[in-house]
Amino acid sequence: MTKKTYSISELSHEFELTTRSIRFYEDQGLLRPEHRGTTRIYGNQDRVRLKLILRGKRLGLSLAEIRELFALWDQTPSGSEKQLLLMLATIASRRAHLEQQIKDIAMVQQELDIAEQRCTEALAKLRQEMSEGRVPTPAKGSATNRKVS
Amino acid sequence: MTKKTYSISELSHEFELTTRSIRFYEDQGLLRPEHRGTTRIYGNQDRVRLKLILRGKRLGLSLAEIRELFALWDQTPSGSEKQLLLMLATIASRRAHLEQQIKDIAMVQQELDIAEQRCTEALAKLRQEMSEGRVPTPAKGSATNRKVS
DNA sequence: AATAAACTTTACGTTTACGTAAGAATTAAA
DNA sequence: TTTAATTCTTACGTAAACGTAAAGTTTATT
Repeated sequence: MTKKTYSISELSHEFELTTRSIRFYEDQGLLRPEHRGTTRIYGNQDRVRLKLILRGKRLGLSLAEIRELFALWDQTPSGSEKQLLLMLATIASRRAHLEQQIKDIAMVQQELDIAEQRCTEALAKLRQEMSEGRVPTPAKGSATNRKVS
Repeated sequence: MTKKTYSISELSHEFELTTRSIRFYEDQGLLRPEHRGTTRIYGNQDRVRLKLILRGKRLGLSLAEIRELFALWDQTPSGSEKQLLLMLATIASRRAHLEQQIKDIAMVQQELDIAEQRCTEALAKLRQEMSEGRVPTPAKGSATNRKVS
């Protein structure tokens, strides 16, 4: 069984963010810890939420967008037909967004591949020249490295 | 052959952002259009850059981070061995970041799957009840939909 | 009992990424 | 040539997401 409750500093250490941020998320309606007396007590529910918040942020979502996702998630599907259809549309839209991100990532990865290759080759060349006792030759004008007229 | 030059408004229409943003990116050193007389002239190079900027933003990168990626990309690998190794490390780090994002996306997609399923089921149930002339039953307390004490 | 450690609220400050005029200059059209 | 459209610079404004004190409680420790 996982731990039942957490203090704010425990969470801040575990997830490496400030207590300020955690309280701010509560301000924004993303967390609802129990307020026992003067201090906050976070349950597993809250911990999971926090994890989801951070995941959302890594994907570039704003806190407002994350809040919407939570609302989406929280709604036990008990609404009207119109509500449910709207929700399905929202989900589809989110999905499209994620798919765009996947494409973007793939492209950036390609670029990194190329950059890494160029870099590795240059390194190899450099080392070979060194071993031959030559003076390293500066590479000449690549397409993106021209003098700014 | 693609068009050779673009005005700022052409680009702003094509990519659906304001001219303000485009000039701002220049301010931040992300674009370097030609300044002919009083107006800016953007080449294909600039267009590609702009596309990369937007891709980076979709992945949640800040303009500063995008600028670093450009610097990374622009450096013809002609540096010292130390420089090159540092660059490879940076590339590796970027790669790790992207892989984390892929994982994040996969998890969110799973959640969307579940949400969509719940939603679709609820919709089906609703319609069946309607066809039977019954009054729709409100769903009872899910784990995330409890009354806030 | 006094001090430290962790927690609280309140509130002003800061960075990023633009928005939004305002006013001047240039170019195109009527 | 007057008008209209596009572009420019300058500059103040703003929303988001916290940072950073300040000053006061509560709990734990010596």
